[in-house]
Amino acid sequence: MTEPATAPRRSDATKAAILDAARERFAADGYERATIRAIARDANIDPSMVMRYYGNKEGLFVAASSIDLRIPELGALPGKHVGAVLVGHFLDRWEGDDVLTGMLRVSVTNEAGAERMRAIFAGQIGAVTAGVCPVPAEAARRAVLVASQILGMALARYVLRFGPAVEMSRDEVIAWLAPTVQRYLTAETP
Amino acid sequence: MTEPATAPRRSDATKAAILDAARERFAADGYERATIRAIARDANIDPSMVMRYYGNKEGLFVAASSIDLRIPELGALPGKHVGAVLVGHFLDRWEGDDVLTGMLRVSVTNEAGAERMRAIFAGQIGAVTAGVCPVPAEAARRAVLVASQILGMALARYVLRFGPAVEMSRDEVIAWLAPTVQRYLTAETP
DNA sequence: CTGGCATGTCAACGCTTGTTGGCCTACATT
DNA sequence: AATGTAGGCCAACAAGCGTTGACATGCCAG
Repeated sequence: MTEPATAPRRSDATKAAILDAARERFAADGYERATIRAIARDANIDPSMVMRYYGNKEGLFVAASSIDLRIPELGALPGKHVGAVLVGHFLDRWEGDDVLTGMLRVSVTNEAGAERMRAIFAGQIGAVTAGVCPVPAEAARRAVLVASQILGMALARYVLRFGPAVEMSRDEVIAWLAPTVQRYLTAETP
Repeated sequence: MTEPATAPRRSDATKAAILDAARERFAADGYERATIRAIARDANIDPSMVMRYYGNKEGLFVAASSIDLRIPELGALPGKHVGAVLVGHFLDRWEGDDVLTGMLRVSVTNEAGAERMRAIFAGQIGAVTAGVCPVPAEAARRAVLVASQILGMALARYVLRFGPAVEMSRDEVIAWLAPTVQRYLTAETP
């Protein structure tokens, strides 16, 4: 039993193609306008295959949007730079693939998407704030403040595409947002 | 001729009812899920009336989302409090009616909505930054930074409904966000 | 070679959507 | 009172949606 896991099936490539197409469509169009037919067309297969492998549209969305924010270890670095590291990390994460943009687009009109968004951001950012926040009881609130600035910039830069937000360089965004995030994380309660 | 304007028509009430229902539905459901039939049902009229008065769905949306942010006069107050005034004003504006929430929901999946959002926020906040920003050439960029924090909090509080964001009081939100906005407006370029 | 199972296509279903045109009603003007 | 017109409803259309089940094809084990 050297291979206890399920053997690689021939359909794995198809499943992956569907997932890729789904991510792209959800990111570009949001939940309602990303139709199963269009996703299937992109993946060069029949719409019924989507149903076979993912049950229904909601199942496909859930499968296409499994996210790990992969927030880096922060114990190692000086507490003063947590803000900059966090902002930089999120910029990388957002530009790496379409999944986060898709999540944001979908979560605005789809309750399941919103729930997922709440769990991901409150949970994974909350883990950070719990470590650096001077008032542990306020960790959840600090996490939401951080999320509001991160998501707001993502909205302006990747979804609404405000001209100046798109044109700013990575370093400029970090220079402006890092102090904000740093303050939300570590400042005394105002 | 004391009434040069068009005389009040009997259908004005109906038109207004349609617009009210449309605003509510767009705010609650976003563009695609806010159906003309549902809006008509809310307004207690036939769907065809919507077409008669507003042409098509997009026309209805345009009519339902004419917005003036009504940013207050700021020349009168000390420059140091501009941030707090601005944040407080936007909270009021957002909680006063559903129009801004609707705009935000729609603009994420609808290009016309996004264009409208860009024009409104870049334009009307830009007018403020042009007055108080130490580097006039950067006014547009400062405006977008302010918008990113304002919209991010609106997203967390009114759309995604993050628990802690909903529970914060008006004063708490202002206390946290005002310094951020103030810095984006008046700080030297980092 | 033969059977069985995974993979994939095809055609259709029931439903909802935006949108249209015809028809009835009630008011306002003459 | 007669009539033109604005306000409103009804029924229907074509298109698109998610979803389903029957049928063809390929692959691999026996």
